[in-house]
Formats: sequence, structure tokens, C-alpha cells
Amino acid sequence: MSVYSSVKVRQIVRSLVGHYGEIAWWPGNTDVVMIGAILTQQTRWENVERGLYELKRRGLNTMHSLSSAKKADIEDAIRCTGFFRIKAERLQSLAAHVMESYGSVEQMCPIPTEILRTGLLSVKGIGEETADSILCFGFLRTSFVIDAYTERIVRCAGVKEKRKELKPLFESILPGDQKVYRQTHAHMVEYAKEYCGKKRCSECILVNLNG
DNA sequence: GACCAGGTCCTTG
DNA sequence: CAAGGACATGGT
Repeated sequence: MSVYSSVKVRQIVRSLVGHYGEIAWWPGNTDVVMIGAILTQQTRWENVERGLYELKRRGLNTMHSLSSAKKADIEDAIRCTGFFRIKAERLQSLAAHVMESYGSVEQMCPIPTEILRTGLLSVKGIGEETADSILCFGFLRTSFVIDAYTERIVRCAGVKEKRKELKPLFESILPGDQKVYRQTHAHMVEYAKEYCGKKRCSECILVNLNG
């Protein structure tokens, strides 16, 4: 990866800390984070919260309960999050993976990050972002999440690396503190929602953050 | 009505 | 590999 990109990303991360400070993000237990990570695929978080509430109301807010739930019941609960049929399927696949490979969410805790990650990626419907979100926010691992927003921001700053390269790039720059991983991802999302439209950034990130 | 949302998978060129 | 479509509801 280029020196330019490293410097740029460092700069962005530092600027965002100054801009936002600490923000609370994705509170909740590991099961809920796992569910939320799937529900939020291509979906606004406000709609995800409603889906999470509906699942909880039906007692379907754990991997254990989801693993034996009827698909139609899951679908009814998460209709408001969009793509509800495919997401219901993904939740069932994830729940099955957890129960069959580990027996429970608890038993996943001592497992090394890379092993968990490989397992998660083997579940149909779980890609890199969803897997890393689960690891970072559900299991508090130092696995940085790259999403469309993060990519948009670094592109805007002139970073050319492909999406695949961004995760190692960020991880080579962030300190060991896991909390920083969560904070930084949260910062990226908040900043992008505020300043970076799909088509174009309204203003350059460096203008906003350093100006 | 058009456009977008904290993706992923599958099919094509 | 890159690009395009499918999946679907809800908000602006």
C-alpha cells in the first residue's frame, strides 16, 4: 500500500476523532449485534431497530431461538427491514452455523478471530462487512469494518487502494485498542451520512475536517 | 415518482 | 475480475 494512502487514512482517522469525539454505537448483546448486522444490510438503522424490536417481542432475538424458529415468523418480524425473505434465510443460516459449529454464542468467545471470521464467511449471506461487524461490535475483536461509506470517504481523499486492501490498510494504522476500531467505524458512517452523498461528497473531507 | 439505504450472491462479458 | 441485476420496505 502506498505511503500516500497511509498518511491520508491516518489524517482522516485523527480528524474524525477531533470532530466527533466519542459516540455510543451498537449497544446490545452479542446475539443482537449478530442479528442487527444482517438486518442492516442495505438498510437504514432506524428500520433495523423496529425489526429487532419485533423479533424480541416474539422471543426471536437469540441465535438459539432463531435456530428453531419458523421462517414465516421471522419474516413477519423483519418485514420492515426490506429484503425480508432473504434476510430471514440468512438469520436462520447464521443461527444454524452458531449452534452446529459451536453449540452456543458463549462458546464462540474463546475462539481466535480468524477462525471465527472464516466460519462466518462460510455462511451464505454473510460477506466481509457483516462478518467484521459481528467480530468488531459483537465479539470486540480488532477486525476493522469496511463499508460503502468508508470506501467513499477514502476515495474522496484520493486513496486508490481496492476495497480488499482497505481493511489491512486501516488495521496497520489503528492502535491496538479495540475500542478505537469501533469508534473509527462509527465516525466513518456518521461523517459519510452527513457529508458524503452517493454521487459526490458535498465538500472535500479535508475541507470539512481540517478547515 | 425518483432515489437511496451501515450488502451479498449470481450471472455475464 | 468488473459490471449489472435481484432481493423489498420505508423515508425524503
